[in-house]
Amino acid sequence: MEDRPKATRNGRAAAKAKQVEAELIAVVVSVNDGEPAVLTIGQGDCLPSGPFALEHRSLQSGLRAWVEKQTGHPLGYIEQLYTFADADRADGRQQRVISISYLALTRKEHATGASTCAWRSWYDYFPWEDHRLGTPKLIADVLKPRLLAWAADAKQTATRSERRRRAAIAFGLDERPWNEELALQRYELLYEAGLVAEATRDERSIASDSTAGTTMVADHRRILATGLARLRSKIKYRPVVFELMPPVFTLLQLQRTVEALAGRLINKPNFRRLIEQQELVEETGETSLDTGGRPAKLYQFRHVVLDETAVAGTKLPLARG
Amino acid sequence: MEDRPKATRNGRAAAKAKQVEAELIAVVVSVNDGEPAVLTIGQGDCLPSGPFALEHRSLQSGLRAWVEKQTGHPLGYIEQLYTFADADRADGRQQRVISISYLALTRKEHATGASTCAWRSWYDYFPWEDHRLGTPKLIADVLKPRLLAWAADAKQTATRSERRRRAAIAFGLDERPWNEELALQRYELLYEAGLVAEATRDERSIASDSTAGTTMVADHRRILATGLARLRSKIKYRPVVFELMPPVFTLLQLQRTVEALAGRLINKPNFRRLIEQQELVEETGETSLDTGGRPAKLYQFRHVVLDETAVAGTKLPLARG
DNA sequence: CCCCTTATAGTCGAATGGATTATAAACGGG
DNA sequence: CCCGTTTATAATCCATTCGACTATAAGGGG
Repeated sequence: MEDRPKATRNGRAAAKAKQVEAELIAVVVSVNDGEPAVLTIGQGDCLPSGPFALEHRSLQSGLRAWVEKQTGHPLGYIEQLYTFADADRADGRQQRVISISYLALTRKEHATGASTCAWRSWYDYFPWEDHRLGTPKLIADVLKPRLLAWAADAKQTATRSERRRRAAIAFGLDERPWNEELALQRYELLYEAGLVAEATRDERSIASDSTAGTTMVADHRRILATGLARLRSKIKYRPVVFELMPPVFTLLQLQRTVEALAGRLINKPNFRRLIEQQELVEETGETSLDTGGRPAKLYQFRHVVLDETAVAGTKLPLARG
Repeated sequence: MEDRPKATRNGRAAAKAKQVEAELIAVVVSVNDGEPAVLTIGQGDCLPSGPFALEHRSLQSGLRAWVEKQTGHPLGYIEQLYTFADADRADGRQQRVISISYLALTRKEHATGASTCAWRSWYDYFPWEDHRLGTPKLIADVLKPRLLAWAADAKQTATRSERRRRAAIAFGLDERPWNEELALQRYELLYEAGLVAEATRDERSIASDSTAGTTMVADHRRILATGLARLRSKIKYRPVVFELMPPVFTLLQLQRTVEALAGRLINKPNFRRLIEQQELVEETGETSLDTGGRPAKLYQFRHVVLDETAVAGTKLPLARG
């Protein structure tokens, strides 16, 4: 290890020996007819990704290049999710791989090209996350008993109650409220408990029959869970939903999209009030007739508000405004 | 570029040619007597950092190792901030450096050792961010006129009004409210406008006399601004302040710490009500006599609430609870 | 004992947010 | 053409929150 700050400051000291590989990986999201989808390649078990190379001007442009090359899909809005490192155990000599993950919001419009890519529903991978039609039976029938068994499996009493409490908070057991933002914690809990195939695969464990949801390669499903959690949290304080909407839409379509992301149903009048008082949209003057009932007004997003970052309201009890 | 998903999926195809260097860099924060401080090395112009190497078990442990080695300070709470890449123009052949930045919250307790490290006030680097004693004169006297001049400098009319609007939102000009969370946008705006020395240094520009705040090497001040913004946002919905507090404290000390971070004064009765109704603290039974007036009750953080992640209240108008 | 300082408790009204009800406008079948 | 069905849109009620302010308590010092 280098000891002197001067030498380590720009890290050129022993650069050659400390090289790593950087991989860019994308969670590309769209919502179609109230169903949230993620862009996958391979057999639907893989997120678009590729190494960060010299020809990329930036991390973002590298990511865009890889996704467009692998799926034919150009990206609009993207934001960084998380960076993590894993010791790569694949080849003989040790090699570090750093994965820089991004969340992208888009619409399923462009032809997916001839590639091996496909839009898959989020809830194929996380069937316990969709509460729009009530709490999935999977939770009470499979996950809850297995989580409790996993908790009971712990050696120490403290660990047992700790595990039970974590499971109860994450999955809303024991009359606790369901919190849709805890998607990542839930996946990690299921991983720890060996209830997703990735865990049993990584550990070469046994219970590969009792796993929930479609598996993905490496830690791609964990990255997907990270994107899901981030998006569910972000729609509450930033107008990012509109990245997923067509240029013109009805308020019910907007509501269905938010519901698809949150995995929960929303109170209709209150949702409309919320949207209107924030002045996020404006009427186009047109109406949509294919609603089945009274025609709905069509709206479009007011792009002006994107700049008014001041929407982030304070939560501190400040003194004299 | 690699074309086939199969080959690019784990990126081993041409790994040797795509190696980069990964650097870990830390924004270590503490608050002492109402003054927020950041741990620096060198001449106070450098954040602790070092390359991510094979002996590090994870990114986090690598960061802890570097900070402890360079400053003698062990870290408690840390969270990832952002990852960015810059083409390194320092040496002849092109080489990519990826910087993975972290935010660490701690207390200034441990001896700083014999190292060249020092605690410096945040507001040395961002003098326009401290609004506890009112809006700093710097803004009206220096920044506002120079920002307006920069806006007027633009060729196109649209760009001019765009720049004026950005400046007004970021700095609360024209009767707009001050938003302490926009610390990063403000720094980036000043950089664009050439009002921080880093910009004129990078561009070899001229106006190096009219710069604001203490400079740091490379993009360290930008990283510091990222940490400041993240922390100012996070204290509003997660009980992270307590990482900066001693085990036992009065409610006014707690308030002063939050005020130091936010750079704004807080309404005292309402702050107390907020803390109490969230049940974040409990009385120790002791009182502090060195308040100057009536003795204050001493409190301690209720560590239980750390697990109750459910504090993240919903903002969506959900249907039938 | 008065006065200064700080701590702590309580109040009042505006605004917010959840739940519910009422009215409007299309369609289709008798 | 009426009428029930469906969905859109508007309005209301009420509990809770939140900002601003006032009042009381308890120490120290002259």
